[in-house]
Amino acid sequence: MTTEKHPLERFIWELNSHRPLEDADRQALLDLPLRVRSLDHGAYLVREGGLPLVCSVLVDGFAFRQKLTGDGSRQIIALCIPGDAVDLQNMFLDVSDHSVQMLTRGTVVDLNRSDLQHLALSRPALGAAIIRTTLVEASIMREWVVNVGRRDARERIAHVLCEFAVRLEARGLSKAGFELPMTQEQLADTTGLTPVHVNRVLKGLEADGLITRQRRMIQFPDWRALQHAGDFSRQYLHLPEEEIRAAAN
Amino acid sequence: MTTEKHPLERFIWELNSHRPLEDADRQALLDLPLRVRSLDHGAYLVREGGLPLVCSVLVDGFAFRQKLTGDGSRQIIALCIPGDAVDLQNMFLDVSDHSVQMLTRGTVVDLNRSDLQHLALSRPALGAAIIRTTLVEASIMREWVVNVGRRDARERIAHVLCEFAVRLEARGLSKAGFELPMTQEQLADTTGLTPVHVNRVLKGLEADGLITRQRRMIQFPDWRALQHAGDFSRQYLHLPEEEIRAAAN
DNA sequence: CGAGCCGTTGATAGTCATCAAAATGAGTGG
DNA sequence: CCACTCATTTTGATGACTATCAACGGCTCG
Repeated sequence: MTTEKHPLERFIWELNSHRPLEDADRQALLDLPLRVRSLDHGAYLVREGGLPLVCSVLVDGFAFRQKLTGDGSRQIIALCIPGDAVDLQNMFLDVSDHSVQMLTRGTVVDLNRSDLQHLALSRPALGAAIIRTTLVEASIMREWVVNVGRRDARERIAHVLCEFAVRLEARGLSKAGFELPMTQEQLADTTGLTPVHVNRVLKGLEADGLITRQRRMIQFPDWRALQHAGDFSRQYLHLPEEEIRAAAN
Repeated sequence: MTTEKHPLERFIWELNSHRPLEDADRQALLDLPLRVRSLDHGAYLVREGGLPLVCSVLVDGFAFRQKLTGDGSRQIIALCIPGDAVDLQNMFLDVSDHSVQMLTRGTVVDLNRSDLQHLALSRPALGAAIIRTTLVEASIMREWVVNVGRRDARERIAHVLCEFAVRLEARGLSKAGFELPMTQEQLADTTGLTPVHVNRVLKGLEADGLITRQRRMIQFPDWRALQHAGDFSRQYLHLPEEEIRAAAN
């Protein structure tokens, strides 16, 4: 009855949207021992090469997955928004193949890795919901391969903006615009570009009336055109129907 | 007892390497109704936007995952080798977000999607093995994001060659070299380059003694140097220890 | 009010794309 | 068995997109 303000609320809501859960499933999750942590910008949630013992769920704030190349450059591989579980990707593997770091200040809930593993394998609905969640994440990564592999700078950036906007909206976290929680350098690392070029492309998008900016607040005066500029289609996000309706512009 | 030549043998062996299966798990898989198909080069195994009803396992030959952009260019997102299940990525989602196409002639086994789903959710060891398999695929996609996002042409191509070689070797499918089952145009689509540039880079690698080529047969006279040139480390492949030993050069 | 990060701008260079066309090899049919 | 066709590989010339280098301006914060 008090699930309204439970820190896992958004995460459970998300799981439920992928696969309807029974009350018993929900309760099993809510009964798990958990720890709430406040984290600063830059804090590591997962370290590449590490053996994850907890599975963190993002409650507030944003995070990103990243890998480094041999010569030290960085590629951001995914963005995590409130309600995302940050460790599903590593939960069943023994050693983490990438790092996860906070993009902003925020709070996370740590669950026991083995607890969650056990629930996923013993409760079919929960297992299915978790699998679907990880598969959607994988789908997003596929789209990112396309994004950095086959789109030019303008398309890449527009695409990332569209994706972020739609995902936020599907979770009820934004309306027509949002505060982009990253620096242009980080945006460069998600698009495989340099910060300088990101800056120029953003200015171009602004000059063409596809976005407006004031500090890091971004708005989309012409959402259709931006989607087109980013070759964006929400299909790969596998959003449930209701959310598509609700989020539709 | 006759599992020696069962078409699923390699797939089951692969699952088992991710998570030890009991005989009952193995038998449950072997008891599934299945259909064996021979496919030509170019045949579709999955179509983007389609609703997959079967889950195909590659027995012989090679396949690839791809997506198209709005302007018609193609990005190859993953390579499938014998023993890979081609539809695990879509098995729990309702609509496929990418296509899978045969790279060479080959044969596949079709399993019933719902049969496999049911097994995955009802047999914990099997479920865990399948989850781990999909997570390793996701890990490879993350590395590909890095590859096309942050490495130059030479590194990208060397990296793809290394990955392919190691994966083949881990399945006992190659020794020191192998027949690259794709055209330079397809290699371009996996690395986000143009065929012309791929050709030049391959010649460069050959001139530097990192590879030798005769038709599509590729060999690695200096494996260490090639790994270095491709910024390659097998860690992200999550190969089991035994296989690392067996495959170690 | 200084320090530092971030964003912005300009000039130049390089990697890779594009366009075009020839060479090579495989498969086909006469 | 050879001519023919088509896909693929190879080569050359040119140009575009993006990186790199450098420096300055604006905010935020201690």
